[in-house]
Amino acid sequence: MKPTESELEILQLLWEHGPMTVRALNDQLNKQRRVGYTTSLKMMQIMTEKGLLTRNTELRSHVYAPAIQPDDVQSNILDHILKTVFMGDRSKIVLQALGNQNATPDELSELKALIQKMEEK
Amino acid sequence: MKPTESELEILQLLWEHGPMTVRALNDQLNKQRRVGYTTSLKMMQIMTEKGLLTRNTELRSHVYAPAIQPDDVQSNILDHILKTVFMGDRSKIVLQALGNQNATPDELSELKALIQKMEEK
DNA sequence: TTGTAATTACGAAATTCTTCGTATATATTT
DNA sequence: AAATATATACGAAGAATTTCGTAATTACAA
Repeated sequence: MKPTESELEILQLLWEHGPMTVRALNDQLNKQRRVGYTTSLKMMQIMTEKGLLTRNTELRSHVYAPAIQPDDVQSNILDHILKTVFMGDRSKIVLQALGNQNATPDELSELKALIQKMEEK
Repeated sequence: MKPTESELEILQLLWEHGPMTVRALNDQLNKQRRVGYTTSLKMMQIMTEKGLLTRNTELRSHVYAPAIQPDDVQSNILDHILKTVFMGDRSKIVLQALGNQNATPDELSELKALIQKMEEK
């Protein structure tokens, strides 16, 4: 279950805006870059075959919805990046993600709480 | 400057073991999966053209070295998945990275140190 | 009802990435 | 010196991904 780059674009739009027709999704996509209608259609058909999307075919314009949740994809991809880019150094990811400056006090206490919970195990 | 999956494999080995000949790198690579010698050679030549590697051609067996640092690639890739997978939610990455699997005690103390440093600002 | 617009299905071209075979050159061994 | 081993260069096949054109179908409008 490893979405390609383009598949991620589509998943993200569906996660953000909810289930959509090909037409609606293609319109959204074209706010970012130029994509032909049948291109979007084909992608979504392939993704449905792969089990990344489901579709409702009751109406003439099929309505597509994500078949997987953001959390699952996020978790898988982060695991993969951890191995292939960060050499397994988990805290390096955290450091990079926070980037030293733009963490709010709230985020920091949230983090401390999380760490404490993990230490208890 | 966006290394492909295979290019990352090679970069990682060079980061970990330092500059190497094609032969040496191919040996390392084959500890992970079966790859032909000329495949590794071609990859490294392409990567050199792209500016991902440099090579010393003084000896008959050219010695290849990474032309980019782990931090740069890590930063770029994390930025990219921040946008494409995490919808710009930086703290979500942190939570995923930590909450996912069990961090080691060492990682936890490293993190606590990091948080403390950030609180001081 | 006839024509126009919108939709799906499908094949295949185009692109990018990966893998390898073969030719050629250079070293090493016998 | 001849045979053998090892290296690079290079083209191109193979695979995966992305893009789109065309045909067939269904709705909608004149």
